[in-house]
Amino acid sequence: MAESSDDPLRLANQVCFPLYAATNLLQRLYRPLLAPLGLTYSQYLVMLILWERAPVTVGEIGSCLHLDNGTLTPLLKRMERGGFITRSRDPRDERRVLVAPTPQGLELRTQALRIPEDLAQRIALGTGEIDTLRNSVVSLVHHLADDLDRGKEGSGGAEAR
Amino acid sequence: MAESSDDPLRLANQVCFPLYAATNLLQRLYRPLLAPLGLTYSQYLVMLILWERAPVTVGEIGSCLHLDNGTLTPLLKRMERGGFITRSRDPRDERRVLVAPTPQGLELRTQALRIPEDLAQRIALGTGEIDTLRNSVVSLVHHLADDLDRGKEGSGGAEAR
DNA sequence: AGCCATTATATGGCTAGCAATCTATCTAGG
DNA sequence: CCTAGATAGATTGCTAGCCATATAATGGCT
Repeated sequence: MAESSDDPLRLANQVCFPLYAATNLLQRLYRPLLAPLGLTYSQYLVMLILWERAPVTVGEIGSCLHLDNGTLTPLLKRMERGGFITRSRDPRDERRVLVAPTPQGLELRTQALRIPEDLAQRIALGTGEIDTLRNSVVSLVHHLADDLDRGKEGSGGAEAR
Repeated sequence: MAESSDDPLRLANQVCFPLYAATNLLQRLYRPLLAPLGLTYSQYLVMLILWERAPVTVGEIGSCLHLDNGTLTPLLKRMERGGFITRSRDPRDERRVLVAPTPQGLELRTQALRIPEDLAQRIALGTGEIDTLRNSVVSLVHHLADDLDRGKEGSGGAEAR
Protein backbone atom coordinates (compact mmCIF):
# COMPACT_ATOMS: atom_id res chain seq x y z
CA MET A 1 0.00 0.00 0.00
CA ALA A 2 2.78 2.43 -0.67
CA GLU A 3 0.43 4.11 -3.08
CA SER A 4 -2.56 4.66 -0.88
CA SER A 5 -1.05 7.26 1.41
CA ASP A 6 -0.19 9.50 -1.56
CA ASP A 7 -3.27 8.73 -3.54
CA PRO A 8 -4.85 12.12 -4.20
CA LEU A 9 -8.25 10.48 -4.58
CA ARG A 10 -8.17 8.88 -1.17
CA LEU A 11 -10.90 10.30 1.04
CA ALA A 12 -8.52 10.61 3.96
CA ASN A 13 -6.17 12.79 1.93
CA GLN A 14 -8.78 15.36 0.92
CA VAL A 15 -8.60 18.90 2.30
CA CYS A 16 -12.04 19.94 1.23
CA PHE A 17 -13.90 17.01 2.65
CA PRO A 18 -13.16 17.84 6.31
CA LEU A 19 -14.35 21.38 5.70
CA TYR A 20 -17.51 20.01 4.15
CA ALA A 21 -18.10 17.58 7.00
CA ALA A 22 -17.34 20.16 9.68
CA THR A 23 -19.80 22.57 8.15
CA ASN A 24 -22.59 20.01 8.06
CA LEU A 25 -21.89 18.92 11.62
CA LEU A 26 -21.76 22.51 12.84
CA GLN A 27 -25.11 23.27 11.32
CA ARG A 28 -26.53 20.26 13.12
CA LEU A 29 -25.03 21.55 16.34
CA TYR A 30 -26.41 25.04 15.83
CA ARG A 31 -29.87 23.86 14.97
CA PRO A 32 -31.11 23.09 18.50
CA LEU A 33 -29.47 26.24 19.85
CA LEU A 34 -31.11 28.45 17.25
CA ALA A 35 -34.48 26.71 17.12
CA PRO A 36 -35.76 28.48 20.27
CA LEU A 37 -35.07 31.80 18.56
CA GLY A 38 -36.85 30.65 15.42
CA LEU A 39 -33.76 31.06 13.24
CA THR A 40 -31.75 28.77 11.00
CA TYR A 41 -28.00 29.11 10.77
CA SER A 42 -28.06 31.18 7.58
CA GLN A 43 -30.73 33.41 9.04
CA TYR A 44 -28.60 33.85 12.14
CA LEU A 45 -25.73 35.04 9.95
CA VAL A 46 -28.02 37.61 8.38
CA MET A 47 -29.02 38.80 11.86
CA LEU A 48 -25.36 39.14 12.84
CA ILE A 49 -24.95 41.62 10.03
CA LEU A 50 -28.13 43.51 10.85
CA TRP A 51 -27.20 43.78 14.52
CA GLU A 52 -23.98 45.46 13.45
CA ARG A 53 -25.41 47.84 10.90
CA ALA A 54 -28.72 48.53 9.21
CA PRO A 55 -30.22 49.03 6.80
CA VAL A 56 -28.21 47.04 4.29
CA THR A 57 -29.05 46.02 0.75
CA VAL A 58 -29.53 42.46 -0.39
CA GLY A 59 -26.35 42.75 -2.40
CA GLU A 60 -24.32 43.83 0.61
CA ILE A 61 -25.55 40.84 2.58
CA GLY A 62 -24.62 38.65 -0.33
CA SER A 63 -21.08 39.91 -0.52
CA CYS A 64 -20.56 39.65 3.25
CA LEU A 65 -21.81 36.08 3.38
CA HIS A 66 -20.63 35.05 -0.11
CA LEU A 67 -24.16 34.06 -1.02
CA ASP A 68 -25.99 34.42 -4.30
CA ASN A 69 -29.19 36.45 -4.46
CA GLY A 70 -31.08 33.41 -5.69
CA THR A 71 -30.40 32.12 -2.20
CA LEU A 72 -31.03 35.35 -0.35
CA THR A 73 -34.31 36.49 -1.83
CA PRO A 74 -36.36 33.56 -0.55
CA LEU A 75 -34.40 33.41 2.70
CA LEU A 76 -35.12 37.06 3.44
CA LYS A 77 -38.76 36.57 2.58
CA ARG A 78 -38.99 33.81 5.15
CA MET A 79 -37.33 36.07 7.70
CA GLU A 80 -39.81 38.82 6.86
CA ARG A 81 -42.73 36.42 7.32
CA GLY A 82 -41.19 35.43 10.65
CA GLY A 83 -41.27 39.05 11.76
CA PHE A 84 -37.49 39.41 12.17
CA ILE A 85 -36.80 41.91 9.40
CA THR A 86 -38.39 44.40 7.05
CA ARG A 87 -37.67 44.67 3.34
CA SER A 88 -38.38 47.87 1.47
CA ARG A 89 -37.32 49.43 -1.79
CA ASP A 90 -34.81 52.20 -1.42
CA PRO A 91 -36.62 55.42 -2.40
CA ARG A 92 -33.31 56.83 -3.73
CA ASP A 93 -32.87 53.88 -6.06
CA GLU A 94 -35.86 51.69 -6.60
CA ARG A 95 -33.74 48.79 -7.77
CA ARG A 96 -32.37 48.26 -4.29
CA VAL A 97 -34.07 46.55 -1.41
CA LEU A 98 -33.15 47.73 2.10
CA VAL A 99 -33.18 45.16 4.84
CA ALA A 100 -33.49 46.16 8.50
CA PRO A 101 -34.34 44.35 11.73
CA THR A 102 -37.75 44.79 13.32
CA PRO A 103 -37.93 45.57 17.07
CA GLN A 104 -38.48 41.84 17.59
CA GLY A 105 -35.38 41.15 15.53
CA LEU A 106 -33.35 43.55 17.61
CA GLU A 107 -34.50 41.99 20.87
CA LEU A 108 -33.40 38.58 19.71
CA ARG A 109 -29.82 39.71 20.13
CA THR A 110 -30.04 39.36 23.90
CA GLN A 111 -31.04 35.73 23.63
CA ALA A 112 -28.39 35.14 20.99
CA LEU A 113 -25.60 36.23 23.30
CA ARG A 114 -25.40 32.85 24.98
CA ILE A 115 -25.02 30.94 21.74
CA PRO A 116 -21.30 31.52 21.09
CA GLU A 117 -20.51 30.36 24.64
CA ASP A 118 -22.65 27.24 24.39
CA LEU A 119 -20.97 26.44 21.15
CA ALA A 120 -17.43 27.06 22.32
CA GLN A 121 -17.95 24.45 25.04
CA ARG A 122 -19.05 21.84 22.56
CA ILE A 123 -16.34 22.56 20.05
CA ALA A 124 -13.90 21.92 22.86
CA LEU A 125 -10.77 23.28 21.24
CA GLY A 126 -8.38 25.59 23.03
CA THR A 127 -8.60 29.29 22.25
CA GLY A 128 -5.22 29.23 20.54
CA GLU A 129 -6.23 26.35 18.33
CA ILE A 130 -9.45 28.11 17.44
CA ASP A 131 -7.61 31.26 16.46
CA THR A 132 -5.18 29.33 14.30
CA LEU A 133 -8.01 27.51 12.65
CA ARG A 134 -9.98 30.67 12.05
CA ASN A 135 -7.00 32.41 10.56
CA SER A 136 -6.22 29.64 8.11
CA VAL A 137 -9.81 29.27 7.03
CA VAL A 138 -10.26 33.01 6.69
CA SER A 139 -7.26 33.20 4.41
CA LEU A 140 -8.59 30.29 2.42
CA VAL A 141 -11.91 32.09 2.03
CA HIS A 142 -10.12 35.14 0.67
CA HIS A 143 -8.19 33.09 -1.84
CA LEU A 144 -11.32 31.33 -2.98
CA ALA A 145 -13.47 34.45 -3.20
CA ASP A 146 -10.84 36.29 -5.21
CA ASP A 147 -10.38 33.33 -7.47
CA LEU A 148 -14.08 32.96 -8.14
CA ASP A 149 -14.56 36.68 -8.71
CA ARG A 150 -11.71 36.73 -11.16
CA GLY A 151 -13.26 33.87 -13.07
CA LYS A 152 -16.60 35.68 -13.25
CA GLU A 153 -15.37 39.09 -14.42
CA GLY A 154 -12.56 38.04 -16.67
CA SER A 155 -13.75 38.67 -20.19
CA GLY A 156 -10.13 39.41 -21.05
CA GLY A 157 -9.01 37.46 -18.02
CA ALA A 158 -5.97 35.26 -17.84
CA GLU A 159 -7.23 31.74 -18.21
CA ALA A 160 -4.16 30.19 -16.63
CA ARG A 161 -3.56 27.22 -18.87
CA MET B 1 -15.79 50.77 19.98
CA ALA B 2 -13.55 48.96 22.39
CA GLU B 3 -16.36 46.46 22.66
CA SER B 4 -16.64 45.44 19.05
CA SER B 5 -13.43 43.46 18.84
CA ASP B 6 -14.55 41.17 21.69
CA ASP B 7 -18.18 41.07 20.73
CA PRO B 8 -18.94 37.37 20.34
CA LEU B 9 -21.77 38.19 17.98
CA ARG B 10 -19.59 40.10 15.58
CA LEU B 11 -19.45 38.34 12.22
CA ALA B 12 -15.70 38.83 11.99
CA ASN B 13 -15.18 37.01 15.29
CA GLN B 14 -17.08 33.87 14.32
CA VAL B 15 -15.22 30.60 13.84
CA CYS B 16 -18.00 28.75 12.17
CA PHE B 17 -18.82 31.34 9.55
CA PRO B 18 -15.48 31.04 7.70
CA LEU B 19 -15.96 27.28 7.57
CA TYR B 20 -19.43 27.78 6.19
CA ALA B 21 -18.24 30.31 3.60
CA ALA B 22 -15.25 28.21 2.58
CA THR B 23 -17.47 25.19 2.04
CA ASN B 24 -19.88 27.09 -0.17
CA LEU B 25 -17.07 28.62 -2.18
CA LEU B 26 -15.35 25.27 -2.57
CA GLN B 27 -18.47 23.68 -3.91
CA ARG B 28 -18.71 26.50 -6.45
CA LEU B 29 -15.12 25.86 -7.41
CA TYR B 30 -15.64 22.11 -7.74
CA ARG B 31 -18.80 22.44 -9.79
CA PRO B 32 -17.21 23.26 -13.15
CA LEU B 33 -14.48 20.67 -12.58
CA LEU B 34 -16.97 17.93 -11.81
CA ALA B 35 -19.62 18.88 -14.34
CA PRO B 36 -17.79 17.19 -17.24
CA LEU B 37 -17.88 13.95 -15.27
CA GLY B 38 -21.57 14.39 -14.52
CA LEU B 39 -21.05 14.44 -10.76
CA THR B 40 -21.87 16.87 -7.99
CA TYR B 41 -19.50 17.31 -5.09
CA SER B 42 -21.42 14.99 -2.77
CA GLN B 43 -21.62 12.39 -5.49
CA TYR B 44 -17.87 12.72 -6.01
CA LEU B 45 -17.34 11.97 -2.32
CA VAL B 46 -19.43 8.83 -2.67
CA MET B 47 -17.31 7.79 -5.65
CA LEU B 48 -14.13 8.34 -3.62
CA ILE B 49 -15.39 5.75 -1.18
CA LEU B 50 -16.43 3.31 -3.87
CA TRP B 51 -13.10 3.58 -5.66
CA GLU B 52 -11.43 2.52 -2.43
CA ARG B 53 -13.72 -0.32 -1.52
CA ALA B 54 -16.93 -1.84 -2.72
CA PRO B 55 -19.56 -2.90 -2.13
CA VAL B 56 -20.52 -0.77 0.84
CA THR B 57 -23.84 -0.27 2.53
CA VAL B 58 -25.73 2.99 2.62
CA GLY B 59 -25.07 3.21 6.34
CA GLU B 60 -21.32 2.87 5.86
CA ILE B 61 -21.33 5.70 3.36
CA GLY B 62 -23.32 7.75 5.83
CA SER B 63 -20.88 7.26 8.64
CA CYS B 64 -17.85 7.97 6.44
CA LEU B 65 -19.32 11.20 5.11
CA HIS B 66 -21.33 12.12 8.23
CA LEU B 67 -24.49 12.25 6.19
CA ASP B 68 -27.99 11.23 7.10
CA ASN B 69 -29.73 8.54 5.08
CA GLY B 70 -32.52 10.95 4.29
CA THR B 71 -29.84 12.70 2.28
CA LEU B 72 -28.21 9.59 0.86
CA THR B 73 -31.17 7.63 -0.41
CA PRO B 74 -32.23 10.15 -3.05
CA LEU B 75 -28.62 11.03 -3.84
CA LEU B 76 -27.76 7.40 -4.53
CA LYS B 77 -30.90 7.02 -6.62
CA ARG B 78 -29.76 9.89 -8.81
CA MET B 79 -26.34 8.30 -9.12
CA GLU B 80 -27.98 5.03 -10.10
CA ARG B 81 -30.06 6.79 -12.74
CA GLY B 82 -26.85 8.39 -13.98
CA GLY B 83 -25.31 4.94 -14.46
CA PHE B 84 -22.47 5.42 -11.96
CA ILE B 85 -23.50 2.89 -9.34
CA THR B 86 -25.70 -0.08 -8.66
CA ARG B 87 -27.88 -0.52 -5.58
CA SER B 88 -29.02 -3.97 -4.56
CA ARG B 89 -30.38 -5.59 -1.45
CA ASP B 90 -27.87 -7.71 0.42
CA PRO B 91 -29.09 -11.32 0.09
CA ARG B 92 -27.57 -12.11 3.52
CA ASP B 93 -29.57 -9.34 5.17
CA GLU B 94 -32.40 -7.89 3.17
CA ARG B 95 -32.46 -4.72 5.22
CA ARG B 96 -29.18 -3.60 3.75
CA VAL B 97 -28.57 -2.04 0.40
CA LEU B 98 -25.19 -2.67 -1.20
CA VAL B 99 -23.76 0.08 -3.32
CA ALA B 100 -21.09 -0.62 -5.94
CA PRO B 101 -19.68 1.25 -8.92
CA THR B 102 -20.66 0.27 -12.44
CA PRO B 103 -17.90 -0.18 -15.03
CA GLN B 104 -18.66 3.36 -16.14
CA GLY B 105 -18.31 4.51 -12.55
CA LEU B 106 -14.94 2.80 -12.27
CA GLU B 107 -13.65 4.37 -15.45
CA LEU B 108 -14.49 7.82 -14.18
CA ARG B 109 -11.61 7.51 -11.76
CA THR B 110 -9.08 8.17 -14.51
CA GLN B 111 -10.71 11.45 -15.40
CA ALA B 112 -11.05 12.36 -11.73
CA LEU B 113 -7.30 12.12 -11.19
CA ARG B 114 -6.67 15.60 -12.51
CA ILE B 115 -9.18 17.22 -10.18
CA PRO B 116 -7.10 17.38 -6.99
CA GLU B 117 -4.25 19.00 -8.93
CA ASP B 118 -6.48 21.58 -10.58
CA LEU B 119 -7.92 22.41 -7.21
CA ALA B 120 -4.63 22.65 -5.40
CA GLN B 121 -3.52 25.33 -7.84
CA ARG B 122 -6.59 27.41 -7.24
CA ILE B 123 -6.52 27.05 -3.48
CA ALA B 124 -3.01 28.43 -3.68
CA LEU B 125 -1.88 27.60 -0.16
CA GLY B 126 1.48 26.04 0.59
CA THR B 127 1.56 22.32 1.31
CA GLY B 128 2.50 22.95 4.90
CA GLU B 129 -0.39 25.30 5.41
CA ILE B 130 -2.75 22.84 3.84
CA ASP B 131 -1.60 20.06 6.14
CA THR B 132 -2.01 22.26 9.19
CA LEU B 133 -5.43 23.28 8.07
CA ARG B 134 -6.49 19.74 7.34
CA ASN B 135 -5.27 18.54 10.69
CA SER B 136 -7.15 21.17 12.65
CA VAL B 137 -10.34 20.68 10.73
CA VAL B 138 -10.08 16.90 10.99
CA SER B 139 -9.75 17.13 14.74
CA LEU B 140 -12.69 19.50 14.84
CA VAL B 141 -14.75 17.03 12.86
CA HIS B 142 -13.94 14.31 15.36
CA HIS B 143 -14.95 16.47 18.29
CA LEU B 144 -18.18 17.42 16.62
CA ALA B 145 -19.08 13.94 15.49
CA ASP B 146 -18.47 12.49 18.93
CA ASP B 147 -20.44 15.25 20.52
CA LEU B 148 -23.40 14.79 18.25
CA ASP B 149 -23.37 11.00 18.60
CA ARG B 150 -23.30 11.30 22.34
CA GLY B 151 -26.33 13.56 22.26
CA LYS B 152 -28.21 11.17 20.02
CA GLU B 153 -27.63 7.88 21.82
CA GLY B 154 -27.90 9.16 25.37
CA SER B 155 -27.19 5.70 26.79
CA GLY B 156 -24.27 3.46 25.98
CA GLY B 157 -24.32 2.71 22.30
CA ALA B 158 -20.93 1.46 21.18
CA GLU B 159 -20.50 2.22 17.50
CA ALA B 160 -17.79 3.33 15.11
CA ARG B 161 -15.94 0.51 13.38
C1' DA C 1 -43.40 -20.64 16.58
C1' DG C 2 -44.64 -15.84 17.98
C1' DC C 3 -43.77 -11.39 19.69
C1' DC C 4 -40.72 -7.36 20.63
C1' DA C 5 -37.03 -4.45 20.41
C1' DT C 6 -33.49 -3.24 17.15
C1' DT C 7 -31.52 -2.15 12.86
C1' DA C 8 -31.45 -0.51 7.83
C1' DT C 9 -33.37 2.01 4.60
C1' DA C 10 -37.18 4.93 2.58
C1' DT C 11 -40.44 8.85 2.53
C1' DG C 12 -42.30 13.61 3.29
C1' DG C 13 -41.85 18.31 4.25
C1' DC C 14 -39.10 21.81 5.02
C1' DT C 15 -34.77 25.11 4.32
C1' DA C 16 -30.80 26.20 1.69
C1' DG C 17 -27.72 26.77 -2.31
C1' DC C 18 -26.52 27.56 -7.22
C1' DA C 19 -26.82 28.69 -12.33
C1' DA C 20 -29.53 30.67 -15.76
C1' DT C 21 -32.86 33.70 -16.94
C1' DC C 22 -36.14 37.55 -16.48
C1' DT C 23 -37.89 42.29 -14.96
C1' DA C 24 -37.55 46.82 -13.41
C1' DT C 25 -34.86 50.68 -12.62
C1' DC C 26 -31.02 53.67 -13.35
C1' DT C 27 -27.32 56.08 -16.20
C1' DA C 28 -25.00 57.68 -20.50
C1' DG C 29 -24.72 59.26 -25.13
C1' DG C 30 -26.83 61.08 -28.78
C1' DC D 1 -36.09 63.32 -24.49
C1' DC D 2 -35.01 58.41 -25.81
C1' DT D 3 -32.71 54.49 -26.45
C1' DA D 4 -28.62 51.15 -25.09
C1' DG D 5 -26.22 49.21 -21.69
C1' DA D 6 -25.58 48.31 -16.90
C1' DT D 7 -27.21 47.15 -12.32
C1' DA D 8 -30.27 45.11 -8.42
C1' DG D 9 -33.40 41.81 -7.33
C1' DA D 10 -36.71 38.15 -8.37
C1' DT D 11 -37.90 33.73 -10.50
C1' DT D 12 -37.26 28.89 -12.07
C1' DG D 13 -35.58 24.37 -11.76
C1' DC D 14 -32.51 21.55 -10.00
C1' DT D 15 -29.48 19.18 -6.05
C1' DA D 16 -28.58 18.69 -1.31
C1' DG D 17 -29.33 18.45 3.73
C1' DC D 18 -31.93 17.72 7.98
C1' DC D 19 -35.62 15.90 11.10
C1' DA D 20 -39.44 13.09 12.05
C1' DT D 21 -41.65 9.36 10.79
C1' DA D 22 -42.80 4.99 8.35
C1' DT D 23 -41.75 0.35 6.56
C1' DA D 24 -39.35 -3.82 6.41
C1' DA D 25 -36.17 -7.29 7.91
C1' DT D 26 -33.49 -9.38 11.74
C1' DG D 27 -32.47 -11.56 16.18
C1' DG D 28 -33.45 -12.79 20.77
C1' DC D 29 -36.46 -14.56 24.27
C1' DT D 30 -39.86 -17.20 25.93
